[in-house]
Amino acid sequence: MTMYGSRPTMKDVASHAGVALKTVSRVVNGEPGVKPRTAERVSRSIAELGYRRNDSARVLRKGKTASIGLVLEDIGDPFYAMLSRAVEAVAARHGSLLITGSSGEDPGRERALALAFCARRVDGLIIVPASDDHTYLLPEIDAGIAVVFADRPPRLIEADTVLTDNVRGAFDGVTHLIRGGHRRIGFIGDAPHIYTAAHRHQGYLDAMAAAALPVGGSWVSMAAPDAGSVGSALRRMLSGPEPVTAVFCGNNRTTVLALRELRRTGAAVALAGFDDLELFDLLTPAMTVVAQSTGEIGRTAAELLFRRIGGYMGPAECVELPASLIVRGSGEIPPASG
Amino acid sequence: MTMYGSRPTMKDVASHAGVALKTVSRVVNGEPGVKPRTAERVSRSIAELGYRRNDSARVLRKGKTASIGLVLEDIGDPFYAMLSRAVEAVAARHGSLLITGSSGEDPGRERALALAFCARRVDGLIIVPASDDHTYLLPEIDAGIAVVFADRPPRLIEADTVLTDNVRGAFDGVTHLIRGGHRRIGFIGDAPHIYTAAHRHQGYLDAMAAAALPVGGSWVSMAAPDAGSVGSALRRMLSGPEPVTAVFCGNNRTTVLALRELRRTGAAVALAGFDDLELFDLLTPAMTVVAQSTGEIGRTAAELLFRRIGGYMGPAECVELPASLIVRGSGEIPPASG
DNA sequence: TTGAAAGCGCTACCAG
DNA sequence: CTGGTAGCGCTTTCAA
Repeated sequence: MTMYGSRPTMKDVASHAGVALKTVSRVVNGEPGVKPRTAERVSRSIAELGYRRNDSARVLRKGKTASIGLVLEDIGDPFYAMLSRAVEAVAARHGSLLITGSSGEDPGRERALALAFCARRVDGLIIVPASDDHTYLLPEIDAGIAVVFADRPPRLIEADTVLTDNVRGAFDGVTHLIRGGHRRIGFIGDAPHIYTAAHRHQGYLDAMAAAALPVGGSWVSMAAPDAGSVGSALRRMLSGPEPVTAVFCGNNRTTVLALRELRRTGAAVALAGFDDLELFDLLTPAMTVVAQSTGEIGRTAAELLFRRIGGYMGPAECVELPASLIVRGSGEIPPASG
Repeated sequence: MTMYGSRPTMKDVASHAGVALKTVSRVVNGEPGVKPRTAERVSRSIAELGYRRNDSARVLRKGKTASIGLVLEDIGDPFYAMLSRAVEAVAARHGSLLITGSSGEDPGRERALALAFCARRVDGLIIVPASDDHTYLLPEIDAGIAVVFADRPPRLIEADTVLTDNVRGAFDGVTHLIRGGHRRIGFIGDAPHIYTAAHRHQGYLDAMAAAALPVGGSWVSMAAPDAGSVGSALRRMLSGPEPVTAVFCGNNRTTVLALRELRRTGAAVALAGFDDLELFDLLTPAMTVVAQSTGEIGRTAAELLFRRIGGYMGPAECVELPASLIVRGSGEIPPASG
């Protein structure tokens, strides 16, 4: 065993095997033009010294890292975990490693992560934006780093983007509630500056307008979700002279929080939400949701990215994937008489 | 804007600003000893050229990458997503990036990922083992790469390890079912070569033995879980002359699969399982589980890792975290008369 | 089939 | 306070 902290280099292997450094390089990289006997001898030295190629040096020389970066909001959220899984699968197929970072919805952190990845010279970047200005990426894109946006579009720059049709999804969900006989329907969204939150809110408004239904003053909540904000929003829309009989939630977090609040109070309200979660189908009643193709978003984004990395130079493309209503019961509770 | 694919280097910045390369280096790295006026001029050149330090070169020179690798089973699994989140938080605090790879329970892929990370010269590695031989890591450890194991211990080598007390956890869960009056209790585990599966199985056997209860021939299933295997195992243990009245599941996946099967058949069986999931508390009945401190496992592993990276040379340490029984209802269904 | 030399972009070390 | 030089470990290029 070598001394602690040491690391054999190609040079070490070369002198151990009695060949030139370049010959070792050829063997390590499986390049042709090495006599089998020589290759054999080199391989033995490699094994004996425990040599492992230093990819840092390789990267420096070649300019390609065979790695991509993924900036998302929170790797602990099931939605993003699924997205990561899909991205990782595609990356693995391309022989690429995946570096992940969570922005926590903080624009500064998104930027710091993206630039840190660029400093490592990742071949490409998939970003779920938290920032409202992506011009900071222009020098990077100009220098040849491929960038694809997922879940939300870029701001102030153009790039390949993969989105869910959020307006249409929310429209379908809310329309479903309306068809169930509801006329007073609440919407619990997220911070209004978040693209998906804004679009789903729009889908809600469109559906209400299409059915010629008014929207009461206390029926909409657009705030970063936590137990407190969702709870009080729900209490507000369920009380007063015009209580809602159904609620549509803007994402998996608000849905779960609303669910907990409704369980606590025992209110019999129809509930549907954007995003599906693993156990939603086992609840009583099971959750009616508008489901995104989470894996498909990640897969598509990764494939667009590798197309760019592969040299594709076409104009920026935006892929919009459909969301689909899954009827399970919670959204089919009829409106209370009145 | 520079030509496509170009990238200004320190040398470019230096000549642009009319200073020596080393001065640029000082400014970029915030080193002292540069006159404010000079620094200002350099900063302007940096901004103007869109310069960004090439960390590949930096890494090559310094030997430290400020990045760690995490090899786990599947980033899409909520358990590992939570673990990642905790690891990433600690890494961020140490200014380190996180490279993640999913082994899919394949020893070859675990090894390939770990070695790929080492080739990138990550400063350290957190591994959730799929392999039963980690001697391949010896040259890496010898060369100074810190390695910590999480969720499952290393095989044939020694290293810091963070585990849950799986035997005790399963023992407590099964004992709880026994206290509820059950005498015939089934166990649905995972592939027996998986450490956690084996230990939880042991905890089950211990609990049965401690209560002097026999274990029927068809009461235990140790197989990689899918709807088919769990379904048939469950049908087997619920039929025949000695049907179980309660089932303990070995992890979140088997629990969910069993839950679905029981819903499908409508069998009234007490059910408890290892691992908690987000919506388990909202089911009817809510799931009684033995919960691990998932975030704590990740946090502890990451902290042990950075202690090693920081130069700590003490003997390998094994931290065992407790699992705690959460009583919610599904495990308190009394045994059917008979 | 093999080898020698140049240099990727940066930091460490020593001069001025 | 500033600059030059060496060299991290590898690949590229060209020569033998």
